Amino acid sequence: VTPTTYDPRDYPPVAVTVDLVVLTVRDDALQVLLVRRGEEPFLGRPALPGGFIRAGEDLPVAARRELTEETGIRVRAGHLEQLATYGAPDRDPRMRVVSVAYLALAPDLPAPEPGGDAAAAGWLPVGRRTAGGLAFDHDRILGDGVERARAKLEYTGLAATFCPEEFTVGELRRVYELVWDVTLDPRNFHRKVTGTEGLLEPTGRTTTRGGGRPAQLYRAGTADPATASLSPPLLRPGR
Amino acid sequence: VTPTTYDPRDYPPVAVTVDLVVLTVRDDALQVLLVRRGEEPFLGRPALPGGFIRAGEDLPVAARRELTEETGIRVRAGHLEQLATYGAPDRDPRMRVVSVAYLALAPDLPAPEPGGDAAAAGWLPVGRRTAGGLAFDHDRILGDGVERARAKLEYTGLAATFCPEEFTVGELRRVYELVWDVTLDPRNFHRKVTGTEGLLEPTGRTTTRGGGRPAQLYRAGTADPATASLSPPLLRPGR
DNA sequence: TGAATAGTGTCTCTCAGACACTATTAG
DNA sequence: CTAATAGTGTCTGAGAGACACTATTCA
Repeated sequence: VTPTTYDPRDYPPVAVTVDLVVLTVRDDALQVLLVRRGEEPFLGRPALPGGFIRAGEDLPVAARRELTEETGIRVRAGHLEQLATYGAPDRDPRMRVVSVAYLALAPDLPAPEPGGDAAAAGWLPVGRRTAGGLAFDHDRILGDGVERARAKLEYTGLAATFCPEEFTVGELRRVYELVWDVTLDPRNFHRKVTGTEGLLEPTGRTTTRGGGRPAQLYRAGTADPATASLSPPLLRPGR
Repeated sequence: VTPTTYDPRDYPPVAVTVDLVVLTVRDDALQVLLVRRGEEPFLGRPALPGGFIRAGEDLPVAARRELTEETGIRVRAGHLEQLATYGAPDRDPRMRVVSVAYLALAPDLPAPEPGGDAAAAGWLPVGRRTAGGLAFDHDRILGDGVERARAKLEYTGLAATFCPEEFTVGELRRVYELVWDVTLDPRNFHRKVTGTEGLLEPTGRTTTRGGGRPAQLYRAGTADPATASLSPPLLRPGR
């Protein structure tokens, strides 16, 4: 046993943070949850929610805690997965900070409640990003998160995590169209998703919200939406 | 500016390491590069190569350095990508260690030269893992790395990074068969890979290594093998 | 010569994309 | 009625899987 090998003073001081890319579909647009920084550096600039991990705290636990502290939001029904880790030596101007980014997908949620280090919190459509950009390297993290979400819709049932508990095929299609920024043929989409085993579970009920002929209501299927459940995948047009 | 916010003493001591899952195809098997630990904890146990990052050192740079220090191997022609980050509070018995894992794919390389913290280094077929298992949570990291590699062969040209600079279609097919542990129809495989634009670049030369009729030699295509280049993907049978 | 691998052609079945058509609601 | 959305059927073309067949080498 050579404890000195592990003496933290032998190694350069490093802080570990978690940052979150929280995506939802709101007001017919893909939106991301941002906070306004209440501290230096980048005081007043928009940023992804996040913060330092605590002693003995696992990474996904820290991610959920920071999200709730800074925005009041909990990803109960949603989906949380690790995105990537960003550790460029100069990404934070004060000290070495390695940030583990998480991606969360959630249905439309109540308005966020700013708290902690956040001066404000709110949703911003992903397509309409502010000119100044986000603090730190959060523009890149957000871009990676959006691309991951787009890719995952192709071969998983994760699109349903953007929908309320019960939803119609048309609502699910709208999610795909907004996230991918395409238009999909309603008939072919209907045939594909209703024909995929384990993806959707009919409730027997119908709804006429959205107008027109009553639509069947579905729940997300039993298959784990995080792992592959669309095989062959539902491909984005024009790629 | 509030520098005290960033005083490292305000935050629990955390060390950041990089660990590597280095995969190659050797002796007709998918093999992983392992070291034998020369220090506590897990003294004498096999482990993935890796170690602490240095001040001012970017994460992929640290990964390459640790690989070279512990095994003498450089992933020149190969491929290096971030895999995931492992930060469970008790994953290292001495202190909080957050490890950023990298996945490297490389053609058959010279025998490793142990160095640094490694008492020994060598290749082990992935299918024939030791009963005791690897140090720390490296079994799980290795499993995640192998699964990532398997998935990436489906929709990228990364299989070619396991091959020498010039290779035949049969050699490329053998890579798929070994990584996926399946058998593929040689004729259909040939049609698929030679018919995919930008995947393979003919050299004009032929070879008779492997016996039989001379085979065309190819180089990896111009398309970035890390991003999608097989569309539609080459699917693993029976999934 | 036979065994081995390389490479081409052909058939069938599945499925994505395009789109005609019917069904059921609101206004 | 019209407008809107839901849902079904039908055709076509691309491509995967199965496999017959030819080509070219080594032993």
